[in-house]
Amino acid sequence: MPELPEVETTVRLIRPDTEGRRIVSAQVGWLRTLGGASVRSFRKAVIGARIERVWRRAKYIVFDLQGDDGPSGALLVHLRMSGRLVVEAEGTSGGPYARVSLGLDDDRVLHFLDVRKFGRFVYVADADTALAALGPEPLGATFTAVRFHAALRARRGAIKPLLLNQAFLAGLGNIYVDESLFRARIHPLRSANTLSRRTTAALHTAIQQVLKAALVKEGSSFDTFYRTPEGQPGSYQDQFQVYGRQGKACRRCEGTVRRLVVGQRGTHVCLRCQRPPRTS
DNA sequence: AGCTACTCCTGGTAGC
DNA sequence: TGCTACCAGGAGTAGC
Repeated sequence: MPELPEVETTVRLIRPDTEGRRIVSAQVGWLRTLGGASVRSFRKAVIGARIERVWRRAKYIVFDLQGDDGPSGALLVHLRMSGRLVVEAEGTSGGPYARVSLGLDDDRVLHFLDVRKFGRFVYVADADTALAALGPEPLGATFTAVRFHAALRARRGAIKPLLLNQAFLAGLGNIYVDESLFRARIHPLRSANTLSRRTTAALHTAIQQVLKAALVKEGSSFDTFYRTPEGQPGSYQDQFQVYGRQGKACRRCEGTVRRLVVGQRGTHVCLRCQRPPRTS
């Protein structure tokens, strides 16, 4: 499932092929991918625009667009479960899962491939406004252990769903939350406001270490979905401590990794390393 | 307001 | 073997 490391990897690899290119055509294979816009309005907004810059915010890939008369909005791409961006030679269809295809002025095509159709490829007039509700970047300068602790103290719900809340902290998904909580030895059902300053600091460190390590490995690929734009799988799945390892031995103690459901999400823990809270 | 449950989708897989 | 039923899950939304 593309999370921050997978999205960042996608941006880094897609950037050289798309930055500076002009969009010359647009095909839409699945209407809902546009997030409510009509094909007509989408085409009007993007055809003729130049891709000025490609960057990432949370799990969004942002293509800043430049018209002939100055800035003219942005494309926000969210890979969700199974989305991929690839650049191929002109004339390639992208296959049956191509939901949006943009022709570029170098005779290549940017395809948005998405088996499960959860992904979004949306034009917005202003990227900053569209992304304003997102929480801090976990690898950004504003995300400090002190601020993290203050924010957690105001929340009474379980820590795991909170870490998945993109308005609270932007970029984590199910995999890296489970891995981070294991590293910090925190049970996913612990109430956020019960974490001590020390434990919060451990979680802050764990989140950053897990994300940085996954970035080095170009993300995680454990099913048929995530591939880099070059078609390569990531390799961080080899370093998973708990995710998908239910029934297997904990890599730190003599315990066994268990699978729970927390907030409708598959959740992986070692109950010896991550002691359950007394209540619930 | 915060929190939970439900929805969107389809390929893969477990079970019969 | 071939069929059906169920599962995974990010984020938007509805409801309490």
